[in-house]
Amino acid sequence: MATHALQTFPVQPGLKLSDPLGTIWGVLVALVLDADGAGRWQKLHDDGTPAGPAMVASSLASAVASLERARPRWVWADTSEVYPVLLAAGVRVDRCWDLHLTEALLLGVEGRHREPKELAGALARVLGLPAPADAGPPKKDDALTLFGPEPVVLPGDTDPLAALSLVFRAQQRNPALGLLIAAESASALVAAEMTFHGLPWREDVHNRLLQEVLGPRPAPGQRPKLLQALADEIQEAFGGREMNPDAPASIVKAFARAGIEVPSARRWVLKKVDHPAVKPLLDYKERARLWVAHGWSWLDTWVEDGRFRPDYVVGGVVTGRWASRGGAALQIPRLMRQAVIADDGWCLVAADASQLEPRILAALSGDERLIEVCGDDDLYAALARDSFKGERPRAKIAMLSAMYGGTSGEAGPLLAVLRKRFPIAVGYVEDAARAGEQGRMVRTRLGRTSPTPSAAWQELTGGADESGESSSSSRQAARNWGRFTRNFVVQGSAADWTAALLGVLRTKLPADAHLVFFQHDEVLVHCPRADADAVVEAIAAAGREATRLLFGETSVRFPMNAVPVTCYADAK
DNA sequence: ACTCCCTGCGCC
DNA sequence: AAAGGGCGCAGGGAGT
Repeated sequence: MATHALQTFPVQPGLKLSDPLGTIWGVLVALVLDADGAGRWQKLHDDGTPAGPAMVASSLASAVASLERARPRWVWADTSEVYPVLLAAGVRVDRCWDLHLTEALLLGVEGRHREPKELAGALARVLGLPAPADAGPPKKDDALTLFGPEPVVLPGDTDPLAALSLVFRAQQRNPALGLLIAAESASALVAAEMTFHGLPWREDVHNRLLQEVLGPRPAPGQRPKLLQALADEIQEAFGGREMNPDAPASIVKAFARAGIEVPSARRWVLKKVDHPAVKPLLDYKERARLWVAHGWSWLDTWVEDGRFRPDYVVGGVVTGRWASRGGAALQIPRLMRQAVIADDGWCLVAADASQLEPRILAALSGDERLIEVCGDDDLYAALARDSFKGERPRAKIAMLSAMYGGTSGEAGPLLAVLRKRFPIAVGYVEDAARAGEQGRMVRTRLGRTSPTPSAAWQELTGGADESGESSSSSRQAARNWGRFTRNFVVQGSAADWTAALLGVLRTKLPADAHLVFFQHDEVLVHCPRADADAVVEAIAAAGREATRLLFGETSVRFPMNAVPVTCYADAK
């Protein structure tokens, strides 16, 4: 089958350039940071051409604070490099244009995805900035290949400030991405602010939890007491023969010696096994996980002065979700959320968008029947009443299978029911899957574009053999990519929605309220108790605004649960 | 001693 | 019950 890499999956038209995330146009100020904390700035016209002389700011903070009174859009290379410096100096800004994130989005839409590291290096070189240590080797024609289709030609000695202006101009090449770029850039501001403020984290509570689960902190190289006791019990159950519960291969071997063949040592596999070692083994795994991933050394490394400060990586996931670097910030175990406690006199407003992805699918596809189901706060319950004899678990499996491409178990028949009742919604994700299988790109609501499959994939799926049959590995590769694109449109559009939410929310919060955590579809705001009601209202308003920005006057409901709590574990 | 892959599991 | 999407991280173990 021929592939048409540049043929795109249909996108909804009609997105507007100006938006409450801040007018794209208006006052623009390019800013370059110098090594010693000083900086240089220059006003730009709407089209990116310089609107005044380049200025040197010996005190960056006061210069930026002063210029910020006009609410400009700051144009800079990389928010994650520049903004932390400003925040540390006590300066908050309203809006920005992040050249790095923007270029990644533009290249993606043009079918020219680049590895993040490689792009960082290329941009740094073009902008005359120090390249990150792990950037790839320079390419001679970086400037020419980055900013197509009209290449930017920069003389080798171009001043960084002038380079900002030129690159910004080149980045006006796809006006349809305006809202996405604004939302992505605003997300980068949020991410830096979250790291700056930090997530409140009570070391004493964390230590108490560890004591309960593992016993006292062991000497280095030693197992915690309670884990050792379980390890002994497991070995006893296996007849006393040497085995290591931390090594999956050792577990499989131990069961084999006991006459039980298990394909792996995964929890759900072992759960089904009838053997006295299973219970202590599962217990061991659960506790050991906390020790290894969120134990004392995690606490030593990541929590300081009562705050957990991971780095968030905006756009770190191809779908547009954030990633994180350090401290497994997006995988905080539920148990450990007990350590997330508001400061005295403050509270945490915990908010999540309930069942975001199916609602996104309803709005994307415009399936009237699914939109009606979205009228219920519990979408799966409503779906169950509509199509699955009130059986909520089945309704949920059916919906998840549609969005993830699941086929196993009862997913197939359940999906068939869903397809019959909601042909438009299911058709939407199945079109996306077909596009992926054929090597075409798909897009999210705001235009973020899926990568083109690798050359190896193209090769593998590119043709039939002499008998006209495609190989099973070829079909499998195609199906795998189809599952990816199927999910991409939903997960990615949900990420669009949350990016818009974050961008709007940070402008609506009371001055002392800080966004301190964000995880795919939930946010935590740390604020004085007196501000709690205002924060709840701001979150609700931001949710409505995000919905309007993505989908206009849709009737799809996106309920936000927002509740003030003292402790994160008390939310939900 | 170091890197790299695999396994397994935490989160959405 | 089991296996579909996206991640980060740590330990084990193999390879260098």
